[in-house]
Amino acid sequence: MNRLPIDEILPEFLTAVKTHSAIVVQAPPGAGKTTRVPLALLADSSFNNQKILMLEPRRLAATNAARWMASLLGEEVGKTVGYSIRFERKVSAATRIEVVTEGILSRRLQTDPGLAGVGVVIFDEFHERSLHSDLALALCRDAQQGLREDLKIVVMSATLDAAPIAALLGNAPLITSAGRTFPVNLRYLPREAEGRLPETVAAAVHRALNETEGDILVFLPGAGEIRRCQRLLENSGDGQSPLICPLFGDLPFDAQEKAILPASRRKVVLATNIAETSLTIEGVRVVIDSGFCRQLRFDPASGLNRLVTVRVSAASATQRAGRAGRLGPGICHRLWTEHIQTTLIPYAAPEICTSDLAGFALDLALWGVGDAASLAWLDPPPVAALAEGRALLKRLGALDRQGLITESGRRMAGLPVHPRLAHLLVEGGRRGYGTQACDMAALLTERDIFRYTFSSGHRPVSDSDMLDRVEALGEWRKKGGGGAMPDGVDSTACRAVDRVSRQLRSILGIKDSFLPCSVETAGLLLAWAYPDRIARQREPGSARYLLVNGRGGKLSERSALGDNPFVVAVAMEGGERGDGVIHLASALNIDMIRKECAGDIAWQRLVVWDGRQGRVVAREEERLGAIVLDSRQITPSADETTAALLQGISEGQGLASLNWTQEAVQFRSRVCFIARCFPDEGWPDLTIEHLGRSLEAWLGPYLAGIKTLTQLSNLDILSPLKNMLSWEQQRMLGGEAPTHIVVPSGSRISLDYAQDGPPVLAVKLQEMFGLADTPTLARGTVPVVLHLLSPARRPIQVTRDLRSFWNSVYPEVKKELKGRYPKHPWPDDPWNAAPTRHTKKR
DNA sequence: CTCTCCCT
Repeated sequence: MNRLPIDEILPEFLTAVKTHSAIVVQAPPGAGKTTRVPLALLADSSFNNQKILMLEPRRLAATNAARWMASLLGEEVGKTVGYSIRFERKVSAATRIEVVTEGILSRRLQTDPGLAGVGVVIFDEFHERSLHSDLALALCRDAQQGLREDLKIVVMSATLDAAPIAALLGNAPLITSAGRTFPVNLRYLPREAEGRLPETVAAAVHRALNETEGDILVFLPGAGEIRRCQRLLENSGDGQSPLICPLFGDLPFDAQEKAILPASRRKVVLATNIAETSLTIEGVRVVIDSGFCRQLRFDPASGLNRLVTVRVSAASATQRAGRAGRLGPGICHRLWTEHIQTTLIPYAAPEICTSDLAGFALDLALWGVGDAASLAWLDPPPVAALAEGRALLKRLGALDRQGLITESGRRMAGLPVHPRLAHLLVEGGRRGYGTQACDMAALLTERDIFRYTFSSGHRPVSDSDMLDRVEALGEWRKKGGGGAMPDGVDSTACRAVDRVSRQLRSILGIKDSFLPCSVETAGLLLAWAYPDRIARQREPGSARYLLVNGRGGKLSERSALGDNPFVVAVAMEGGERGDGVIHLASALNIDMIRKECAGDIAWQRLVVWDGRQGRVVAREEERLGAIVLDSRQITPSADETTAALLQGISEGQGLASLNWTQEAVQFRSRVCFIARCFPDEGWPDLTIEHLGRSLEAWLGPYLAGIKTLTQLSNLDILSPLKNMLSWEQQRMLGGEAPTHIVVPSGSRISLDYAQDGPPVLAVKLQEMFGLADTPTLARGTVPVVLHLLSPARRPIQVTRDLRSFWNSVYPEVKKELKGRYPKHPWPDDPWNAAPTRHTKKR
């Protein structure tokens, strides 16, 4: 065997395995860890007759690793070295190394927590941090500490963040190996690119084609950008244009192969993240990295996933650049500046932090763990997502009220699908729709069998109806799984769906032949899986729906499903706010909803204020969650009406919607004034804030018979306000905070009780002749503020000391105004002049 | 410009 960098550290590794229960191996790509580490353990005598399990994140990686190790031993796969992946198992009694994928390991741990006969479990590529590998490591560690102290755990990681893993595993020894790749020359943009991504990328491709040799691999976030970029590159083609190959997961197999295999012409591969780790493309010397990728984020608040386009992590950018250095020295053009590079997050958030945790929660419940905190996590599962997952499991009957797994939950956990689909399968089997349930679950698990055919512009009849897919799958079977399918149906995807459906049938023990699925059956099955996404059309003919869970969803405009008043939204992407996008749905009928959801449907009496109509409305609604199935008018009781009215007032314009006459306004101010003067004398609180809060208490009794805004605006609120005072208080108010004051001229003048501060008496100067003392209120404690006015009611002086006004200010005032108002009296001696509101002539 | 990528 040729020497690999990993060979340097194998002796140290073997020593560590003997003295520690967990070891972390850190080795970059090209070190050879995937084949050498298991073989070294096999050759060591300490694990005689015990099995070595190695976890790989992908099926292809698992089979390749097993084949390569077997060939190094000069054997066939399935002898000493074997593998188990979904649908395929190559092991024998002689097998000592078994390479498995993630789901297999979780399942094996769940059925045999002691991992009988296994000496070592190796987690390869652990830095990818898939939800499954995090869970499997936590369960393994739990098993090791509780049941199997002799079990060894080896975690292998390619990146430099292995130290926290070592700490998690009880300060496990961390052994680092060198790697073997060629240097890659990194080139950044001088300044941040403007304009849209595909344009920027296309320009970079043109530059690279002129300046460098070799095939070019371009990383873009998604299929949309790839298509646009492809169009730009093809349209600008000169005679020598290179081969442009799109590459993304939903592409049919032959198109993917065309992108991967060497070509006779120079090649430009436009790829998503698929080329970052899973697929290796031959002949690449140049990488162009747009710096963005798409991620699915689970939003616990809506219970929906959302696709977001985000900047890649620094680790991901390194991995992408490394793709140019597999043959020899390479070049990587990063379409961002060196400054942006310093702002990239070091590693992408692990799946456990961003995913739907329903299936994860079911696995924990099956393991018998109620509190996730009792297991060891590098990043603990987020509380909100876990709670959302558990709530869904309860709704699906997988957990009981205490959160313990039910019998049905155990059956669901044994099915290799999301808990929603597991429920569909269990319920479907029980009710005699087993084969249709398997097809439906398989269609939803695997890649969509409908393909968008961009070149021909042809589309399937409806792009969002689940039933169309069920029927297309039936057609495909009728043709014996081959033959020409209608444009837009992907035969490869049909085969994958059929395979999963058959596996599910075998697990469930279903032997019936495949049966067609009616629209009713399809709706029924999907309502079991998505009870919270049953939806009602908002208006006839509208593409907008309201879901049982209160969210809004919008079907694509051309979807033929838009004729249905009820649908179940299957694949749905939550919007930031407002309506989400319903990608897949199925029609439902109201009778089926009434029957299947009977337990969740209730008639609800509703007496509420309708702000738009400005009146109390009363009806009874048949509700399923947020959606209304039926409703009818009712006659509300007096109490209900009052309560609705009060709610309408406080939710609407508040006190402003009441009839505030001048008298009522003044009354309220007077009481507030006197309450401020005598805070300890038990005056009621008539501030706006308090009145708003205590509507029911003071206004409630006066609302009998009032149902509309018009009636409300005719209600005199002076009486309710007055009745908040005792008779004694009302009498005292009249004396100490009167509405008016009689001035020397004999006029009764209204007092202005301001919000804070003393009340104001605005009066013509001539009406006050002879008065020395400023009038007072509140048992003589508060002099009013006099606004002395000219005959034309212009303010002349503000004072609270009338005596000194007559003595010192009046002579000046007189001089100034006498000429302007000659018809009015301006006596030299105001003390002895007759007060008057009239001119001199009288 | 619909929808990144894996796995039981």
